[in-house]
Amino acid sequence: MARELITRHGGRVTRTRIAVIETLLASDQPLSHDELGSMLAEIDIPHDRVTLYRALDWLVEHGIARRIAGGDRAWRFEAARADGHRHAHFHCDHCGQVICLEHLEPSFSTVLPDGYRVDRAELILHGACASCSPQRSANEPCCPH
Amino acid sequence: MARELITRHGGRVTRTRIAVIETLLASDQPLSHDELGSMLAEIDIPHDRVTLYRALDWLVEHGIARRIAGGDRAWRFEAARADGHRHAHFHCDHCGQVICLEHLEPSFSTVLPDGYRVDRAELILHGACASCSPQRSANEPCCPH
DNA sequence: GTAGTAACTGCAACATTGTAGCATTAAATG
DNA sequence: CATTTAATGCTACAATGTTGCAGTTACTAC
Repeated sequence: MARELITRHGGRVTRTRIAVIETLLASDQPLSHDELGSMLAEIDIPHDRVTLYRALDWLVEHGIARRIAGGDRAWRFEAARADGHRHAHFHCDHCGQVICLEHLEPSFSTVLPDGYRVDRAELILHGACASCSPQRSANEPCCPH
Repeated sequence: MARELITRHGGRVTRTRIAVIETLLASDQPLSHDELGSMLAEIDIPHDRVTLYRALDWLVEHGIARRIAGGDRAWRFEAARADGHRHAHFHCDHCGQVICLEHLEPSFSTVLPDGYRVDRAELILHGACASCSPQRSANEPCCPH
């Protein structure tokens, strides 16, 4: 499965790429570089920080993964769905967790200035997740952090 | 005008804050920290990098300015409109320019999991601006950079 | 299976964006 | 003008990501 995805795009099948793809596919939420790194370490996939960045770059470049800009300034990655389905995301401003909103497809109807071209739309809802919601409204993280 | 905005929120009127507010109000597009810094330097407002960050933080905290996550990982800032109007933004993936789409209000109707609270929605269209559009699709910046 | 080659890795060094701590300056107040 | 404390300007540091390059390894051809 993962091997297939890689060879189909003319890439070499390497330990890191396989593990990254499988981890992304298994996750139900977008993962940051850092989270991915820890998860790879847990399943004993030795890897360098830079290698991981490059593996992710390659996956995004070939449409296997997608890059999402969270509210903080770290990219998050999710496996691209085969059907090209896109969806919006929810970012908890307290703990930084990002979840997918499967049923909310970013749509828009607008007039851009002449000559502009839109490639994709990114819709991010900001707020507080269930574990953070009861607490204060901002600036005071309540989750594990 | 700027002085008023500041005192109304119990802040001290300082060179940097006034200049930042006036620059944001005069700009028709969100500005990054870096762009703001250069603009202040041009009109001979001496300031420290950190001071600028803190001035911007203060403005956002008091609802005078708004923070927007561009596609790259630098914040951009725009003057908050008095009527509370919000709008979507367009981010050029080539040159990084961000423009406001006044007529596109980020709206959504969705069901979030129980306990989640939405504070605001951020809608960012990604693509290529007029000066970059004729060129290649990605990764090859064509603008001044 | 072995050899050759280019893609990938791993390391070190660096770039960008943003924060924290703290001594100093200056805006507001009486 | 004197006092108070918010705001500034350092310096140092943190987080996230990138570049260059030597060494390794996955694939291809034999």
